[in-house]
Amino acid sequence: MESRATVMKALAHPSRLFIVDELSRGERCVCELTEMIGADVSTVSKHLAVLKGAGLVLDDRRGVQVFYRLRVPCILNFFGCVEAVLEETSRQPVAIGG
Amino acid sequence: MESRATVMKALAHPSRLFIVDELSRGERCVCELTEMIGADVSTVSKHLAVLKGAGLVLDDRRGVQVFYRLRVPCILNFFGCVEAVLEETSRQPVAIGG
DNA sequence: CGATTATTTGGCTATCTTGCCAAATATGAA
DNA sequence: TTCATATTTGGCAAGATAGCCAAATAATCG
Repeated sequence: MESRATVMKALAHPSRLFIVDELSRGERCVCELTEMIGADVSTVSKHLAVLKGAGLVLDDRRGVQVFYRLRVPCILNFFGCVEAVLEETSRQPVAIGG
Repeated sequence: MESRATVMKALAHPSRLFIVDELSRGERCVCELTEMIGADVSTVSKHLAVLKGAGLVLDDRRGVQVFYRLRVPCILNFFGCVEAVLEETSRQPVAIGG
């Protein structure tokens, strides 16, 4: 469970979830992601390092830029389920018994 | 992404992943989970509170015991994908470019 | 080489998380 | 009510995370 938690931990941050979602539409360089997220480049770079360390993304330097892309596409299925959880929650906010 | 991250965060801990996995086989009371995990009851109770707060589990008090069960089954699909990520990682430990 | 642009790394502080203990609450039985 | 069992809550110390800035590294162009 330790190593599994590492993977989940990598996804447990709004910016990193945003990155994964964005990469689902194709590879992006650090500068693009940085502009979209609106944080410091170093912050975004560290988020990407976390995702890379968890094995979720791959990087590819082309010239002066580094492009990131998803490594394992099935992560995208998470979003649907998470959405389902959120919908359930807004429908019946953690009722007792069911 | 904020609320999505909350759900992911709830899953970003070994004990909580263990709980989710265990609940996939049926409801369990706090005492059972506590014994399996081997931590203090209060610790396990707080983990369950995190899962409940994220809308992942439901609780049901029956007498002096509280039974927990999964609220949204699709979470179980996460395990397969996480496993795939880990396998990829052990096969090619974050190589450059692909 | 020196300048420029893109990215990563080091370091620091503020904030969040975890886990234990102790105390409080809940339920059922005597 | 009192006792016993199960669970939750409060509080605290240790450790992990996040974000920024500054500095280092990478690569390209003159």
